[in-house]
Amino acid sequence: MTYINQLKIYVDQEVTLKGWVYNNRSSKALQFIELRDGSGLCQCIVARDDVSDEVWDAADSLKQESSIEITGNVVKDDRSVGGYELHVSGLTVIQLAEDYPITPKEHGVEFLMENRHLWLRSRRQWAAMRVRNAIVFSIHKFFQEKEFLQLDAPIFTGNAAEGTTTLFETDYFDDKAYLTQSGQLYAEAMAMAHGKVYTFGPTFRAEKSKTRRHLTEFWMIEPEMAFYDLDMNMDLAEEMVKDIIRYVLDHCPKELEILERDTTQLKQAVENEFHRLSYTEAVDLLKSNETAALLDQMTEERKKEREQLKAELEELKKEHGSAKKWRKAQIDQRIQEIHARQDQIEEDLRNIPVWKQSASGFTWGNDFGGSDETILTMQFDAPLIVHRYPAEVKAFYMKRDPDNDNLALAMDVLAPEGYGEIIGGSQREDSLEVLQKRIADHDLPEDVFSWYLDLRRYGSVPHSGYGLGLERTLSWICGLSHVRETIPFPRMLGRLSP
RNA sequence: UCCUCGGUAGCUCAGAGGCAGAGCAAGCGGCUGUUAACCGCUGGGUCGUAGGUUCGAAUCCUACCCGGGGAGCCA
Repeated sequence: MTYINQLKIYVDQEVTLKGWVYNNRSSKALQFIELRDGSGLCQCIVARDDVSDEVWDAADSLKQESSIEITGNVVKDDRSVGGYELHVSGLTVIQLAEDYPITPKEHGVEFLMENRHLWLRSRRQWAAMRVRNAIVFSIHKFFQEKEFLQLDAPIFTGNAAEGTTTLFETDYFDDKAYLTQSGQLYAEAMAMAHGKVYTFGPTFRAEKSKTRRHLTEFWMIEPEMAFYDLDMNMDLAEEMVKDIIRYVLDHCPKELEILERDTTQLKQAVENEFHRLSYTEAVDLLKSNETAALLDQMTEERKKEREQLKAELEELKKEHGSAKKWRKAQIDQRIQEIHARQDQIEEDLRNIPVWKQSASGFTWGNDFGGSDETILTMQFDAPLIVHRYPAEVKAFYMKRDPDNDNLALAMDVLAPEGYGEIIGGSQREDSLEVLQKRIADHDLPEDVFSWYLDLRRYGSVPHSGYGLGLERTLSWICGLSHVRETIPFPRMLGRLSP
């Protein structure tokens, strides 16, 4: 048995492939079967004159996604999908598929999500999952080569006390348990045992967020390092993100091509320094005239595009009446694209004034909204690191800036192109007394944190860490418009199956 | 929870008070080294649900259900 991505070493040899019919086209003397086997796509040609009646009839009976075993000669041919094709001599049907719901045409999101278990077989989804795998591997590689230990934090936790986020509650032998929202506190304990550790696991947030950036169940990577201060933390985060991107660019060029990802921004992210702004500098930038001008310019561009689309639409409608059938189909598709883009433009035009007001009227001390992050990152060609946030908006365990007690030694890494926050981290408070006071100030139950406070009682050291959102990172790297396409079976508001 | 857009054939959509439509998919036939192939024919409908306005409702009104996008919150 041979895999499609190995075909290049079998040119002019006979091989047997096992896989599924991705698409097929038939004619009187020739049949074209596009086969997928998980490793790639290969066009198989069945010629009437070359095969027995049994093989011809078997090929003729095939439907989309039928499983088959197929034998033939490997021929290099640039006309074919993967550059190689199979001239078939034998074919066995393993199972003849029923009518496959996902046709090679376009489908809506709802339908595709209902059929996620099948949608995963489609080319773009296949490519995205392969990039996911590459990212996961590159992260392990990065940390393992730096002698971090990968250790897991528990998924059940006994308290919902850490912060403001809503957690999933579950029954734990008549006790309440919550699904973890972060492994960080446990990672700190493990870092005190091993120096440098990282967790890699699922986290759960019961927030009722319905946006392209949110899942209720997502995967987070949380390194935690003893003796690291905030700057070392930011350096590590930048090095890691660059390493991930470099790995994907090196190992997944085909996948990125299938995803039609423009890699310019990714290459820039690897080559350039990540911009670092303090929160205060970021606020100044948000309120600046340059930002206001940028948004005005954006409004003008959208309006101009709206006019252009309107004109194009009228032209198309005129042409439609006398167009030939194939051209009509083309026009219909373009009209749908225009409608979708028009909706987006209208939404942007509604939003930009709100964004502008949010930016220009931003008050020091608030946390950034989604639009503020987008506006900030729009002005740079590499990821942006914002550090030293107002302590008020950040978690109790973050260390205060020794130079300004109102600031927390926190940092966020914001991806460009509107993909938002992919990393959030901080230097942790290492003083027992300060931490006890914070817990009291936040009205948190101290007994729940007694084990955590022990870490400050027995050899407390400066330490830092951060959390990387796997799906958001993947979403950015692949240029996907929604995180639901970055995980095999997304869990989000109103979506628990398949 | 709020704002906003939507729900019409298996799928993607058009129809916006007056006969329920197209493309794809499915079935049959033809044709071609085809690339989401193409051409012809055939079958396919509780217009999200309930109520209302009207001579007449997919179309207008009300409520509800479901979905998309966004706010808040966050990775």
